[in-house]
Amino acid sequence: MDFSGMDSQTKKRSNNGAWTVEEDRKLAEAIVVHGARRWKKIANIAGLSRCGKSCRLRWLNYLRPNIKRGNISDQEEDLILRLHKLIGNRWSLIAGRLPGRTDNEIKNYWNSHLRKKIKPQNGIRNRRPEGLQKPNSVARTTEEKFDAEAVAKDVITGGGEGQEPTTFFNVDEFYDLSMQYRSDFDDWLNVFPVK
DNA sequence: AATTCACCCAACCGCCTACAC
DNA sequence: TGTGTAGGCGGTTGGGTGAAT
Repeated sequence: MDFSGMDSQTKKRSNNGAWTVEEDRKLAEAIVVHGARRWKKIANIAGLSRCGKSCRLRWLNYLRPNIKRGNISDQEEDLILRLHKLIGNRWSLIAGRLPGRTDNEIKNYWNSHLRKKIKPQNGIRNRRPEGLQKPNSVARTTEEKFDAEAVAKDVITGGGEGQEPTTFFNVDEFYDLSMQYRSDFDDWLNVFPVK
């Protein structure tokens, strides 16, 4: 088997498939004691034959408290659509504005429900300027902010070269996750009106 | 009843950056 | 300062399930 293209953790891991109730219990207990960090250590402590990445994903997408289960509401769907129009496939950012929802859930919902509803508009969605790296949520770079700003301008102006945006979009405010509007989607959305 | 198809979603994969040493 | 590892992200895969034929 050729593992040359895999990262270090993937090489060591076997594919374990679905998590069992017992694995979930062990993981949750380890996290309660040691916290939701140092995932490799957590995996070892819990006695799981899973890599740290897999433990993290399981915790964030399934075991974590306050996860909202059930159907996406119309309000949530509207928010997803608006945010996606603004920033594209930035699922973790979008999830950050949907309390209780995970990036994976939103991504799946988009791919299975919303993508078919949306017609591509001039190919401007999801694009990333040449040479710009894939985003990382930990450290949002200046370039990344400008990227989001460019996309937002496209959305607002229709993508025309040299056009001034008709609606002001403050990227710094957008990335401010202080959650001051988190409890009220409409209030928060009104901060970033989209034409 | 058996088979095929489509959809959903949990889990995996690979890339990237941050960070520890 | 350089290198290896850990963590985070978006993209993709594949198993389960229900509908259609």
